[in-house]
Amino acid sequence: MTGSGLRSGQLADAAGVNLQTLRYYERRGLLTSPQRSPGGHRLYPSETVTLLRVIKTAQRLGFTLSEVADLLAAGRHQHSRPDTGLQARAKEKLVEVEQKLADLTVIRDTLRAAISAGCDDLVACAGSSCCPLPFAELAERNDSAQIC
Amino acid sequence: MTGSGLRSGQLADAAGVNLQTLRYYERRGLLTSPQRSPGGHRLYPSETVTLLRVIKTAQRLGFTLSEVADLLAAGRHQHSRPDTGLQARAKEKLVEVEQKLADLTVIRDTLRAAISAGCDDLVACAGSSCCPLPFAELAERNDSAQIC
DNA sequence: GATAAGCCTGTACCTAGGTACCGGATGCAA
DNA sequence: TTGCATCCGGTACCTAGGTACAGGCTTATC
Repeated sequence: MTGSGLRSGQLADAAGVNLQTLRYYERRGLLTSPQRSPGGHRLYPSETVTLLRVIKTAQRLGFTLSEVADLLAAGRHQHSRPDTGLQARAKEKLVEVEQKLADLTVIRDTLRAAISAGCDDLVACAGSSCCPLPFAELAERNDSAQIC
Repeated sequence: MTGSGLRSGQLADAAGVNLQTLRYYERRGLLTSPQRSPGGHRLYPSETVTLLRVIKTAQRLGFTLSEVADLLAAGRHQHSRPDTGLQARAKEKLVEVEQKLADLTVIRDTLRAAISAGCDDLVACAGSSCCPLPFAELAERNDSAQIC
């Protein structure tokens, strides 16, 4: 009988993740500890494949693993305080993403300006006053100016 | 006379960076080893303040420290093969930034769709077929789908 | 029952860009 | 010359998200 669950290697293959990643997610609280065989090997229910796809999707949407863990926990025990659900988190994340888009747009425009101005040496540019590169400041909001 | 150069703490203050960061940049090849006092303390020329501002600017434009180091090196010994100058690098970086903008735009639109569809539980959404979240795939170009 | 494949835990390592701490040496002013 | 601020090198630590390896056990197949 092979109906008793997926072994970790099978799950990893099915979900397209590394075997070590499964144990890492378990440590991080994204996967609950699964049943074990008499000898101690993990046996996952087959829904775990879906769960892993959910995790990867949320990651691609910009959620960190901690945030994904929270979202999954919020879904599991349906306290569902309205400020912890997916709706609220997605709205917050949308604001972050829009901010990053704005930052990157400034960066894109600056790069374009440097290219059309013909800048070819950073140090020389910093010395001349006709260079479009913003050596003084560039979008120093709060301190979240990292591009990535 | 205080005209003999900046001590590391003075430079760090003037440029707004951590003292440790200076030594880190030296290790990374962004700053050349400065002169030393008889006792071994670093003495920086005052242009180094400008250089640090150049580095920070390039970073904000999305260049990694390795790339900044290359750009500075390319500027220093003017081999200036046309494929290593700022022009060429800026064009490459522009392509990267534009790609990131495209990715983030897809992500933003997906988040908006999830919000207006009223999604409130990731696992439930993955089960229903009417959810706009892309559990199957999302912009899996090459593998550069990380948001950040 | 032997043997290979798979899985176990624990720990170390990776990238990127720093930051922090330690014990000891220097620099500078009173 | 004493005393304190500063700086030195070396090493460890941090976030984020994993990946790799070692040494030993389990499971499955012949």
